[in-house]
Amino acid sequence: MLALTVKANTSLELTVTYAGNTNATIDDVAKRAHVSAMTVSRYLNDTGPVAAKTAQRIHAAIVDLNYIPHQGARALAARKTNTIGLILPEMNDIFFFQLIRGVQQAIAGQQIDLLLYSAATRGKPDVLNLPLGPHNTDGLLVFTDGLDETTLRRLHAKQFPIVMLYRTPPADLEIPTVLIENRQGAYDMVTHLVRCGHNRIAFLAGSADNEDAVWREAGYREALAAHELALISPLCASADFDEAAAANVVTHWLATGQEMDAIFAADDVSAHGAIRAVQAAGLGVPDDIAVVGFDDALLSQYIDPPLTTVRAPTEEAGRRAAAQLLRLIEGDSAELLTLLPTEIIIRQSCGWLSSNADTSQNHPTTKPD
Amino acid sequence: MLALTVKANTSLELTVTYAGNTNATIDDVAKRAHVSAMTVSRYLNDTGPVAAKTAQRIHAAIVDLNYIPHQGARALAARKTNTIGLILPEMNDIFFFQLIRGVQQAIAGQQIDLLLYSAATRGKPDVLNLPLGPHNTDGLLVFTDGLDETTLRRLHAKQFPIVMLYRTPPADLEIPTVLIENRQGAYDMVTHLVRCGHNRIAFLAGSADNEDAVWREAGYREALAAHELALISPLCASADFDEAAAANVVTHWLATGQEMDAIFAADDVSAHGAIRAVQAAGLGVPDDIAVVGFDDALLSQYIDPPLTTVRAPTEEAGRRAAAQLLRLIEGDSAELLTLLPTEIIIRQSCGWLSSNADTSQNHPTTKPD
DNA sequence: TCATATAATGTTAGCGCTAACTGTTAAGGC
DNA sequence: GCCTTAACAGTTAGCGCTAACATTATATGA
Repeated sequence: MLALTVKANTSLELTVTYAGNTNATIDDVAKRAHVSAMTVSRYLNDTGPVAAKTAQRIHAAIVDLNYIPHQGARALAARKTNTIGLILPEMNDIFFFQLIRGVQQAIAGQQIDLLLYSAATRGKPDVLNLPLGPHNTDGLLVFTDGLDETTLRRLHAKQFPIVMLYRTPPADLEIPTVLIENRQGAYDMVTHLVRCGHNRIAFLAGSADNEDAVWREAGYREALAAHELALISPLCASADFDEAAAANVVTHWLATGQEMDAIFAADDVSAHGAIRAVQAAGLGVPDDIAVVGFDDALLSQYIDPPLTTVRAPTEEAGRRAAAQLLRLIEGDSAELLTLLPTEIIIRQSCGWLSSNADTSQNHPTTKPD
Repeated sequence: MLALTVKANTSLELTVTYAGNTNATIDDVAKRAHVSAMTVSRYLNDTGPVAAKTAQRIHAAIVDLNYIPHQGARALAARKTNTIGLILPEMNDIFFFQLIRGVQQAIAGQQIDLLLYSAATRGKPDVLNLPLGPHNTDGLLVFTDGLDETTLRRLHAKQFPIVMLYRTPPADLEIPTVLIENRQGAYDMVTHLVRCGHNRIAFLAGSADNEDAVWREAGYREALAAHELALISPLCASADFDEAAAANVVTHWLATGQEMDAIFAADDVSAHGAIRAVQAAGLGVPDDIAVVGFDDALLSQYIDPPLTTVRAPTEEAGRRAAAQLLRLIEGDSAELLTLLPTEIIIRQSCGWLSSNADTSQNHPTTKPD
């Protein structure tokens, strides 16, 4: 079991090797407890009555033998893996932790494992390269575009339990989905900017193929209309959720003499770019131009000035999605759509305090309307 | 498959329910390709010769049937799960992503799944409540204190492959371990502070029961000795890796007239607290007192002033640990100790630029020494 | 041409567990 | 006492796959 290897050209190196290992089976436990394997199974899964005395003997045998049921065998016999899968397109932000933590909360104490797959490091899954599916999970949580539509359709056709997160499923597929209020959040943010006294509000949109981006722009447009503000076409440009692109757009606006008193960026990253561009032009945020974002990224409270933004309940999204999936797996009904509210986080980049503190009006601090 | 439910007291709600699903088995594939199941198995696992024509037919059958091998059955028959487990004590920092990403890189393209368990949300695992182990994985990556010593010993006694991360195993257990150069990193940082011109260097230690903390303090003490600086006892206090505690200690130092020109915090969080305390006392960082940390946390480059700190190669740690584990699983030998070098990240809080830029000396920018 | 190697496939058994069924025993009602 | 009912335990079969061995086709060399 322990092998010492001396390499001639280096100093002494310690290495280990293991031989194959063996584990106690349910039959071992059964023999030691003087019952049949089936009774042990009943004891373990609570699928039938077991006399107190028998249960004690079984328990003792399990402890003595360090017995842990083999999941593969269980999955095979019971046709259930007790595992759910989470497919993420990537993993590079605190955001995903909140999501994962939510999922773990939902499965806590239920003897369910979480298999994690992130497309970023292993390539996009497709029909014949499916890392997670009916073969190793009871159901799947699919975040945004972690899974292509073909695979999604195929799994759905097999009636495999799936819950989607932050992505609307194809219109003809009845897949339960958890979404956040992108449209309403954007609408609320514009309303807040208006209340701050801004009325020439520019918009840095995200990529057109991004679902979040589309809804956020829709909310922006609706809010402008609702507040009877004209949409100034040149002031609504795409920044692709990119910091440099956002900075470029804003710099161009300023150079061409576009007038604006606020910039609403469709995400915090482009808001960051916008702030830098405004400051680089010698203007102040929020005094000359207010800048707000969307997402409440980890860094947004630390940048200068601290960013006013829209926050989504990520952890709860994970929790709710997992809960729906568990219902689906149990054969219960799940809600087709769970829409979670967003919340405006007011910091300093919107100019709320500087322009309104002196009016002494009684405004809520975090969620005005 | 789709059930519409109308709840009397609310509006129309859409819900879905799924019935059980069925999947193609290896026998279905075998029949369709007019071969035996064994040949399909050979084709899939490359465990024996299969004629080109036969392979084609099998491939076609697999595609036609959307066949994916059942992992449970595989695990049962082959006595191998093709899954590794990662046990984390918690998941609340970008740090863990780097780790996970490293692990995923190591298993990429090898048909190995990653089972994730975080103790924080599901309670510490113990002997009879083992979420990950021989029953569902081929081996385990244990980060710091994700697993208690008893369980560790039990698994090790079964010769179950384990690799530990950031934690030294009990002295009598030959468990391969991946550690970072805490001691050397701290030593290097003190050396850097000395080069910056500081010689009264305070230390904010971590908790005594934390392995990282112990080594970092050891490195600090060694470096002081090496540079013939006296250890000023009152200036070496525990801040427990806590921001508020660190701020308190520093405030107390300043209030009691302790003289120092630099503070070395054993992690970035307490460094942050130290900076705030120094600034709150009306002093400047680094001009009056330099402050440096350890870890290179995500936020450290954004705080004011940007923090000089020690960075560990987290992603590589994950990669190396997983690689060692795979070797162990294959029955190959694994290195008992992998020690990864740390790197000093010089930003502004150490006073390097302000005190040395004018000397025009040719210093490396990130890694002195 | 036939032995002999090797490529290609098939057969059998069993991995460890649980579903579905079949007993067996004890308790309670009349 | 007998029958019913439930509590409790055992038996049988098979989940889907692969290890180990057995067998057959094909190629190679003397």
